[in-house]
Amino acid sequence: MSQVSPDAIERLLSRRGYRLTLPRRHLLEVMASLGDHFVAESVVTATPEVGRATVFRTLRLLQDLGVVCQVVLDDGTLAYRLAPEEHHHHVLCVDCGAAEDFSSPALESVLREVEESTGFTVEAHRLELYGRCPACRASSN
Amino acid sequence: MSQVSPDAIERLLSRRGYRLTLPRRHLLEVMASLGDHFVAESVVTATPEVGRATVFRTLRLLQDLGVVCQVVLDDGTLAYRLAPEEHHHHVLCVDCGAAEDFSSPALESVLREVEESTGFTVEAHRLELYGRCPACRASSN
DNA sequence: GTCGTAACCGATACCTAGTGTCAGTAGGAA
DNA sequence: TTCCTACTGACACTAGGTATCGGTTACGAC
Repeated sequence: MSQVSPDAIERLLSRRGYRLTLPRRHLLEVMASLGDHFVAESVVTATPEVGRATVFRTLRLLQDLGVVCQVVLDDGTLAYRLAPEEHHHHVLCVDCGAAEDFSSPALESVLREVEESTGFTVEAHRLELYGRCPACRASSN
Repeated sequence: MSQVSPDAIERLLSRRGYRLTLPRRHLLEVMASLGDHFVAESVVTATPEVGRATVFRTLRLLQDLGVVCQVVLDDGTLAYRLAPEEHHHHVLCVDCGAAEDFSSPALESVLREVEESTGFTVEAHRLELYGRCPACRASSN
């Protein structure tokens, strides 16, 4: 479940009939270089040659394609992440900002439990975990 | 786990040393009348006699006191909810907007599972479920 | 009852994050 | 090479929230 490479995304774009433009290439490179997760604003400032609207348009396109996903940080701000297509969640380190993906079969039983107790049918969900990564925990001891 | 009454919140405010001002009373009344959950903007427009800044200040105060909690809607917009102090999550109906609180012991085992597989220690989390309430499911059949 | 004061207020300007519009540009199929 | 249209940047705008600041008011003390 590692990060998708810019190359692979470029191939995906053209396979789906989208144009491979210079701004898009720049954005993909920058996103890959910005680390685990990044906020839209840092992409905007990192690519002064690409217009603000294009950054947000491209982010949305990549989300629709499933190669970028939203990450809600612990303070509520929205970030993005190059990520695998399959459904997954994030654990975020509150110290260094490291992110890791996970998927949890056990979550399914939580959903069934809630469906039974509330009578709702659950069709979608959001789950974000916040904590400390092994490295930060080690360095704080 | 039902909604906290404006009266009870007023008592809590003065018990904690906060003043019981007219704007705060108005806001509490309006929030209680706005139903399951409400966005900040609808509180602002419902209380034209209270300043915009005061609405947001009061919302934050009530969050700090634990009587109002944030709700992330399925489209990502932020709403609020008068809610019990203890830790809980929400199931939201995507049709009518109904909300219900729940707490899930089974979620704990998901967290332990993730801690083991990633090496992170999980200290906090967000979980929101989206689906259909019994009433909406019945009426769509 | 009234006084003093700090908590609180509204008005307003500002900020952050994102969207809509539109004329011009360029990717890439033919 | 040409042509079409998907895509672009510039820019104005919106939504949702915050900072500032001079004026007001809740409320404990007297």
